[in-house]
Formats: sequence, C-alpha cells, structure tokens
Amino acid sequence: MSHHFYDHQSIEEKWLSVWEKQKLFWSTEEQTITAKDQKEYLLFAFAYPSGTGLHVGHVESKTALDIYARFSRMNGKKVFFPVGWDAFGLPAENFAIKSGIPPAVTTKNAIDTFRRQIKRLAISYDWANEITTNHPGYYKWTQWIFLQFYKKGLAYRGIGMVNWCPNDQTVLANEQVVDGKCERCGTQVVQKELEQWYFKITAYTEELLSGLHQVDWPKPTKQQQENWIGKKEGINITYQVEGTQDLTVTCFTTRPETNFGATFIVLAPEHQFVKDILNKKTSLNADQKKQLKKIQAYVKQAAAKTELDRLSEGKKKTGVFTGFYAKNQLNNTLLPIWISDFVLAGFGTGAVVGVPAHDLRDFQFAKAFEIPIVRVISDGEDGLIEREDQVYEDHGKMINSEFLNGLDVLDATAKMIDHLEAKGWGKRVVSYKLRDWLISRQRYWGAPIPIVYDPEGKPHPVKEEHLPWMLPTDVDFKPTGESPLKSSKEFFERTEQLYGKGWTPECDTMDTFVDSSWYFLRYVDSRNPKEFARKDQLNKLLPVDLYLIGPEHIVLHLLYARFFTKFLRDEGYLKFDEPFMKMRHQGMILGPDGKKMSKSKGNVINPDEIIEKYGADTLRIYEMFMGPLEADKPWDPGSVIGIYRFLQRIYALIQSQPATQQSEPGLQKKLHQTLQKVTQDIPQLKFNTAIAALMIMVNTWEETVKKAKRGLSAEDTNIFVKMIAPFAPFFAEEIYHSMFVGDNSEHFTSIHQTEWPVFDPRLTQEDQVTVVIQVNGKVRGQIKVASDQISDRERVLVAAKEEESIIKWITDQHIAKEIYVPGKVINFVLA
RNA sequence: GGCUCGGUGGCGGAAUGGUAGACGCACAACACUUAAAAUGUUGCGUCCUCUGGACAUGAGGGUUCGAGUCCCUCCCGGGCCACCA
Repeated sequence: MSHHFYDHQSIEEKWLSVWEKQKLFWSTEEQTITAKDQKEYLLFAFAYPSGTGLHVGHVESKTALDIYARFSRMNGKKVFFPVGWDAFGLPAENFAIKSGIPPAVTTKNAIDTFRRQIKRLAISYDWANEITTNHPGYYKWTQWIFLQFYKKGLAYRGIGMVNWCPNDQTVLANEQVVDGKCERCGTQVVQKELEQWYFKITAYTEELLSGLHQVDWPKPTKQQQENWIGKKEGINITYQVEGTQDLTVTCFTTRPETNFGATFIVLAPEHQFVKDILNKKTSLNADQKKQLKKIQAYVKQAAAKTELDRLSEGKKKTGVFTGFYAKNQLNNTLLPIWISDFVLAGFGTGAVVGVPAHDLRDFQFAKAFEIPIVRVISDGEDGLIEREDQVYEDHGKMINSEFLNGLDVLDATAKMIDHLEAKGWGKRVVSYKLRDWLISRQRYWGAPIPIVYDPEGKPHPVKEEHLPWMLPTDVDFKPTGESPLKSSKEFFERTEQLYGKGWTPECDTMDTFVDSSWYFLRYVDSRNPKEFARKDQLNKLLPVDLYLIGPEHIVLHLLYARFFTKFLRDEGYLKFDEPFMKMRHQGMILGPDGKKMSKSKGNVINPDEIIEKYGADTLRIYEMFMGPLEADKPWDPGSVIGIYRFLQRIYALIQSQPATQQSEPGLQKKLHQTLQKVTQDIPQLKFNTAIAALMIMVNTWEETVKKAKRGLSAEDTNIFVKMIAPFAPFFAEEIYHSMFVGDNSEHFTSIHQTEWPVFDPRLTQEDQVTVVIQVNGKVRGQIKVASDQISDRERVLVAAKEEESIIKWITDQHIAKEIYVPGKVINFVLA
C-alpha cells in the first residue's frame, strides 16, 4: 500500500510555495469589488502578536473563518478577508523593560513568526491589506480620529484615578495589581489623581443600547452589553438637611416605595456635601464640629483604597456619621447622614437612602452602626428583621407605609413616584452605569496623544500636517514615575521647533483599545495616505458580514468600535449605524486535562508539532471536528490520528478505485446527500457535523468499492474533492492537480477558485423511508415505505398492523388512537 | 450576589418534540506478521429469565400519543460582571 501513502510534508510545502507565488486571494486593483457583486466581509478578531507564537486556540478560530471564506468564494461571493496586528500594548513594553530590546524589534519578530505560521496553516487571508497598529501609516489615522473627537468636544481632559505604586513610582494597569499590591515589588498600591484624556462615549449611550436590536449577535453578548451600559429608571428624591436654610441631599433610588422604611442616608466619600463640610462652607454646630476630624480621616483612608481593596473587604461595612440629619417629608422622620465607601460616587447621585429591611447592604450598614430597621414589605411575615437572611428584597404587600398599605410593590412604586413628583420632592430620572472612556496611558508602546501644550499649559491639537505625530525612539523604558515619553529629548525638541519655545508635548499614549476601534475600517483601503479610507470603499464593503471573536472581548472592544462607527457616521464618513451585523464566538481549546492551557500547568499543545507529524490539513480538520465551534473543548492527543487516517483512506481510495464511466448508483446518491449536508452546515458554522457526514461518505465509498467493485466516476470524485477543499486545502489541491488538471496547464487554476458543486435534488431523496412503529409510545418495529406513498395514511397504517413484530403487541387489543407522522413514526395507543 | 451557558457511554460529541448515543478516539478479540507497528474484520450504555425484553440523557415533578429537547422545583459545573442603590 506504500504507493498510496499521502506524504503530507512535501505536498503541503509544495502548494504553499505555489500559492505564495500566485499571491492567491491577495486583493488587487482589478479584483476591487463593484456594487453589483455580492460581497462578504469576513472579520477575524484583531490579534496581538505575542512572542510565543500561534497556539491551537488561534488555529481553531482562524480555520473556521477560513473554511467559511473558501466556501463563500466557491459560491461566487466576493470575499474580503483581511488580516492585521494589534501590535501596541503592555507585554512588548514589559519585555523591553526587562531585556532592553525595543518593542519595535520584538513586535516585528513576533509578527514575522505569526505570519509564517498562519500561512503554513493555509489561512486564505488577503495579505495585500495587512496592517499593524504600530506603523506610522496606521497610527497617523488613529491620531487623526482623536483630533476629530477633540474638535467636536468629545475628547476632553479630566481628573482620573490611576493605580500607583509608591515604591516603583509608576502607574500600574489593573492586571498588574495583585491583591491590592504591586505585581513587581509587592508594595501596597494607592490611588492617585492624574489629569487625563477621555472620550465622551456617554454621548452615544442611548444609541449604543438601541442599536443592539439591529444586529445578529448571540443573545448573551447583547445582554452583557446592556448590563455594561446599565440603564436604570428610577427617581431622584431630594431631602432637606435639618437645621439649615437651603441645604439638600439628593438620592437616586429604583425602589421609592420603600421610603417609609428609610432610616438613614449614606454619601460616597467623594460627595460634594462631604467636601463642603470639610472646607467649612457649611456652618457647623458643636456636635458637628466634633465629627470633623473623624470625617477627614475616613475620607483620606477611603481615597487611599484601590477598588480591589474595597472588594477584598467584602461585606464588612465601614463609615462615619456627619452630624447632620435629613428630613423625610413623607413621615417627618429625621434620617442621620452617614459617609461610607460602599456607596459609589460615580453611580446615580453618589448618595443613597438606606432602607435596611429591604436591602442587604443597607442592612449590614444599619447593623454595624445600630441604626433602626423598619419593615415596609410583608413576605407573609410581618415581624422584625434581625438577621441577614430575613432581609426581603422581593415583591410583596406594603405595610407600615400609610397611603401605600396593602398595595403590591409594583403598584406602590408607581403611586409613590407620582406622589413624590406631585409634591415636588422627587423627579423621575434615568441612570446609566456607562462612564466616559479614559484613554490616557502612562506608557511608551502606544500611539502618542496628538496634543501639545503652550507655555501656559493650555492644550492645543497637533496640526494635521504634523501627523503622524511620531512615537520617539530615544526613550528610557525603565519606570521612573513619569510617562516614558518624558525622557525623549527629540520629542520635546520637535515640539518646540514646530510650535515655539516653551511648548511641550503630551507624553501619555492612547489605550490600545483606541487602535482596535477602527481597524476594520482601515482594512478596506489600507495604504491610503490621504484619508483613513475612501468613502466609497467603506460604504461598499462595510458593514462586516461576519465577525468571529472570542468571548473575552465581548464588552469593551465591541462597545468602543460601535462608538467610533456612530461618531464617524455623524461626521459624514459612514452610511451605516452598526459595524458588525453578524457575530459569533469561538470557544476555548483546553488542555488534555480539561483546564485552560498555560505554560505553568504544562498542558500547552504546540501546533507546529502537530503540523510536522500529521500536516496542517489534519490539524485543521481535527480542530473543526472536536465539537461545536462555540463550545470549550479539551484537546485529545489520541484523537488527532483519526483525522490523519481519514485523509490517508481517501487518498488510497481515490488511487485504487476501479476507473468507471458511471458511478455506482447508491454511492452517487450518498455523494449528493453528503453534498447537501455539507452545503447546509458550512454557512451555519457547523463544521463538526459536516466532517462527520464526509466520514460517513468515505465509509460508504470503501464498502461499495469492496462489495460492488465500483466506486465513483472521475466527475463524481471531483465533486467529492471540491467538497473537502475548504477543510483540507493542501490535500484537495494535490488531488485536483494530480488527477484532474495535471501540472502542465499553462494557467494555474487552484481548486479553491473553482465552483462549489450543486447537489441534484433527485439524488438526495431516498426511494424508501423507514417508518418507526410504536405501541403506547414504545418502539416495537419498523416498516419500509416507498417515498411516493408516505402520505397515504390508511395504506401505511394497514401495512404497519400486518408487520410481524407488531402483530403480537396489538392482537386482541383495542386501538384507541392511531398517530401517523408521515415518513417518520406511527404510534398505536391501546385503550 | 447578578447575568449567562451547560450537565448524554471509558472520552470528545450526534440527535427540526418522533428509532438516544451518528461520527471519531480509546478498549477487546480475530486476521496479516518471526515479532511489533501499520492495515483489515468483528464487538463495544447498563441489567435480565438474551432469536426477546426491562432500564437509561444530573435529581424529582408536569405537559404530550410520544420529552435529551417544552414547563416547574432542586442539585452540580463553567464563563462574564460584581457593594450599581
């Protein structure tokens, strides 16, 4: 059998170099898509070129989209399938700090490795439009977009908090803070205020929410976007501060009906009222003065805490009394005003009215400071609430609430809101969780923010003719407590030279999420030096038809990219509202132990080794066969061999089957049924079942050759090879050229440029179908029915009753009901 | 705690409310071989009184002629977010 051995090593290398020479699937001017073409823009999540190279997880998602792309092309669509690198970012910079090798160098090497590995996998990318975010030709336009935001007032400067390591004198990213301590030196991380740049994404909040109805995305993804935006409808209730003329505190609540149970008010430490007390803008009585020191200490302590600190303290409530009381005008009770860091300054009004009987956090706070607890909702029990498990946050009947008594919670809420608004004590409001986007990073390896400051320190945009505003190279990567760009002499000299003496550059760089918020736009006109992309190209190719992206950047990246799209639409560049019409997620490939692959666990599978041993085609098909694309699946080292055998068997079969003019009829039928199944499965990304169908076909093919000494005609064999081409591009190309076109043809035609075969509906239908016979819902037998007779109910039922295996179950029994689902099942229900 | 996805043989997984376990791996026996690998053939959910039958899709209820699939209650696991008033 050795002459039928498929030598994957030499064959894959051979076609790799042929395709490379042909620049197969690289877009060129002639190929540019015209309006009448049916375009398909396939987008794969922007990849960070990590130094460790491609891993098997990349292989899965890239292969899936590649199969889809190849299938679409064979079906006559103009496929746009670009590739690029999200190359700015922390890992390269951290490596530079350790090694001294500039990020530009390590990044280039990493990209070269990735490119080589991806090509080796036969991913049919359009390499003509390859982009990388660290290239000045790219970040010129990232900066240009920043300036458009700036012009419209959507890029602004404000105070922001950063994680700060007092020992290393450096800003830390959230992931560099471990248990509230610096990842490198273990020092307690503190919060520090810095003046930083923001994008006003909140200007688009409502549209970011409503736009989700237009797109075909997995439901959980939409849900998470909605949660992140966090729209809440509620009411702001304003309380008079007792003993003052005009002071008030306004609290946001979604549960105003519980207000008869309010026993205190809590302010965030950053609340304006707190600042006013400390700055003595408010006159204080003797008791209040006594509190002053404690308040000062508490606010200071809260400011020093990181978010992680607050988290790790869990549900233990801390706080301090202000000495002030607010009046609940509903029942004229006085509510003590407290300060606590469990209240977030950024949400609602930064002040909360405490209803300890019906909110767990309020309860914990009330318990900690011995504040009264008043029940206003009955859950069947009307008694005192003394333990956490008695706190009742659900619906029930109102009690102890005067005009609300007896009402259901929902009715009570409506009535209370109307009442508060009528009295002028409250106002309906909508509140969102979504904050503006802080884009400043005190980092080197990113696009410089194109802003310069005049000698008075006032910001000015970098002039467009000075873009790209180049990232300097004469910098010290070692952390000094300041943005690395501050160490660049060239950067400062350049600024003075272009803008005048005493002018200084902005030394922060942009969040890498900015780079990846518009890359799918640049792809369509990637070398354009005059615009970020030509308008006609943008509106012809976009929006993206299918976006395949891991579930890990479901929230931020998508939100930011949608925000950019809507802004550029409003600026007149784009004619669509949503960038990604259809989106799907790939699952994670886990290690053989069922755990996430990681170096430290030693469960990492290296794709290069698999390719060497079994070939790229085997690797591709194995990963597609593992299970549904969206599921997390463990790698099974033993199972790869099954795919290898599958390809070897096909190869041997095609070589050894007897040459015939006509295919064996039953086998031909199977071929068309398989074609139908594969044609339906690929667009649905159901690759695992498509491959199973191909395997069944091969099994039948082998049996047929063995029994009937006949196989498929050359024409039908060609259909099969085309069918397997998107899955195993090397393998299919080899067979196609060695058996059907020969190597001497003048113009090279790849099998991947041929047309997808069409199944014959007459051949996909069976002559006979099996109808299952049940008695009382249990399977007792089956009959074959000719396909053209399946709708003849009486005839089928009579045949079923005469079926030998059925007779004994129904003899002397009264059949009360006869169910017949045509072509499927019969059920005799006995009385 | 919130949202969300899932639980089917030894393993990965199939299954528009209609024969549960397709397809692949692993395993076992046999053939070929001096032997091994490779390849081929057969078997492979559990149990029983075994040419048949009973039980089986995390547990328990329900709807239905019929439930892995739909509904309710609960248990377990994964993911994301997390003191959001």
